[in-house]
Amino acid sequence: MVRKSITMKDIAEKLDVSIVTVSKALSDKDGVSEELKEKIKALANQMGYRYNTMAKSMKEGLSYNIGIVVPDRFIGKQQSFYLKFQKHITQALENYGYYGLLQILSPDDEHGLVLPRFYSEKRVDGMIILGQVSKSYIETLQNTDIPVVFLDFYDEHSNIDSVITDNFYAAYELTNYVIKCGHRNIAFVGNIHATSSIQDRFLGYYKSLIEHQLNLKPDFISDRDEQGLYIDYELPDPLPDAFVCNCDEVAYNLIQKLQKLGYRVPEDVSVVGFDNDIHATLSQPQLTTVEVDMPEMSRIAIKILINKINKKQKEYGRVPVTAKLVIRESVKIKK
Amino acid sequence: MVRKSITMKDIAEKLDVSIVTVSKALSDKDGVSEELKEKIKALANQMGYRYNTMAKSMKEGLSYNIGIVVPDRFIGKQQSFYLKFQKHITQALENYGYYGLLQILSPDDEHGLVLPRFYSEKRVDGMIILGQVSKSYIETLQNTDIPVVFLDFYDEHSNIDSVITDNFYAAYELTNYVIKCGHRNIAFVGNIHATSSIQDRFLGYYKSLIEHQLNLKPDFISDRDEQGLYIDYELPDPLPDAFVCNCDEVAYNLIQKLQKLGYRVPEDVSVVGFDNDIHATLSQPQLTTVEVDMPEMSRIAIKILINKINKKQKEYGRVPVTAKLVIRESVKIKK
DNA sequence: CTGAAAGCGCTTACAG
DNA sequence: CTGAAAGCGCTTACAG
Repeated sequence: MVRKSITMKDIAEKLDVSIVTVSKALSDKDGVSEELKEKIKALANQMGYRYNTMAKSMKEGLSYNIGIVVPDRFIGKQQSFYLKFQKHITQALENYGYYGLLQILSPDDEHGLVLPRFYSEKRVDGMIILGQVSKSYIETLQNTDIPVVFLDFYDEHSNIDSVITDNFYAAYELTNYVIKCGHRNIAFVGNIHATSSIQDRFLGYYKSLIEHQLNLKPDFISDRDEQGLYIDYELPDPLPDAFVCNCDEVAYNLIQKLQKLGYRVPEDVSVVGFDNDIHATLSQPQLTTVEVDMPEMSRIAIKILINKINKKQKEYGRVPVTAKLVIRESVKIKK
Repeated sequence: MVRKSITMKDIAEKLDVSIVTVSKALSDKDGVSEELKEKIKALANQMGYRYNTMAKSMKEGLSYNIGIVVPDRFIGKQQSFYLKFQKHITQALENYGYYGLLQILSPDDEHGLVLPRFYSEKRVDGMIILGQVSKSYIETLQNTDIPVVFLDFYDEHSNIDSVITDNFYAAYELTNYVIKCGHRNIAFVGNIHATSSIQDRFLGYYKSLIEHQLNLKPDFISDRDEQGLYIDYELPDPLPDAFVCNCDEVAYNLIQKLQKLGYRVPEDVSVVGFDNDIHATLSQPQLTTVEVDMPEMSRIAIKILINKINKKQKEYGRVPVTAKLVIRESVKIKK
């Protein structure tokens, strides 16, 4: 029993018309009478005909696939921020009749500048790169003959198209909210030399302070070393009214630390996070935080990529997307 | 500037040989002299030739893609067990030169028995279904003309090939461990009428009790209603030595509850979970639990699917995979 | 409105 | 060892 699926040819023979006519009818093109068109469609349906996309692809030289590259190191044991992104990318792709192929980029391949297999096999029309990759890998990607869009990552020194969260503005809004609640003495937790996201978040926080004429020294509490490894830190004395943390995990840990010392959150001190990940809801109280707009970022990245594939436009540069403030219970509302 | 990529024809012309010869050389087939073969390969490399998989696919009638179907409802806001599974599936696929296409199955499509788009477009040679789908959707899938393997889901009443975690045996081993630590009075937390996983876990726990002649009544503490929604429950009085929970989240919540009542875990009472998800490491103390062996399950499921695609064997039935005991600090070691 | 011809990039027999 | 011919399932001009 060979799996011989039915083709346009089978339909054509049964109806004694040409394959061309069947093709036209099935793809709703002009040049077939309404009557015949209906008859062909009905028969196709009845025979369980399935369109063979590969034939079309070969004709057009388009695979109708895009590649999604995510470095292995970003897929943690527990959290999987980027896998969730991939879900939204997949859904954004639906509207274009495209599919996404996932490739987990190993450290070896990244270091050895090995391009994804789906590229070498001509399986994709373009690529989305999720998260930070090395400078030389960026270059290797840019030198391929298909379009590339970077998602959630931006490199100042490369001329790449990328869709990123507007960390600066989000931290600004978040801090504005904290100030609106009546807090004045507000600290930032995060090492601004670790990543450019943290840096931008710090600057957004600082902008808010400046605008409200809270002339604090623009200082930060370092929660990790420059490799990103968490380190222990001392709480400022006296304690500020509120802490703006660079991510929810740090906020979660800070709250535990504060509670062990006998402080109540938010009654004695307020804390906000960033990301709206699982730590935000597991924490008690639950965190006021900021959420990356994955669906929107995915939609924009895909739109840009498809446009590039279709030669609509060549350069897009850095596209920031606004994140959403999520208000919960970790900030005390004074007065 | 048209994206005109180079083909075997280009190579053939440059070297003044036939396309057939180039094809043979590039795929390391017999019938070309070593010398010519090397020359062709070198030129292909130099010209940046990329093999066009679509042409091969069309010839063979195989897409070298498989479809991964995961119901939308299983992709939670925070946890994404099945997305992580998909990562391992993708990696297992590497060895076969295959790719995975992800389709999030909407409730509407499941209810309306709409098959995934990649099936209608003949883009996949087989499908992996992740997690439970409705009885009638199973049937619809089984009636397609491509092989299907179910992963992490089994239906007693359908004749399906599926790869599942051996919940029964895992819970048995976990309970054995608790008993080995010196505990005698052990309770089970979980509604055995909610899912068949919970039921199997309960039975594994019960088998361990029986074998150790701990003639407790085989009772359970119901943590959720039969729709799976968590409900509040009363702790048994007197408190048992240990609780075997049906999942880490329930264990996490139980520990918080116990600690609020002034009990210390594990000094006063021991608690074990199941899944080794984020709750296991966030909990204090961290949970002794059981971890689903995703890489192994993925490898087996893919192997079965590829075999079915290649007509090696038709039926595999229910394939249980052993889970791994993860020992941490939530069980007190008596004596 | 209908269809014969050519082609997308390869591979598989088969012949020399 | 080398290659001409046919075919995978479709679509795109083009001709009638």
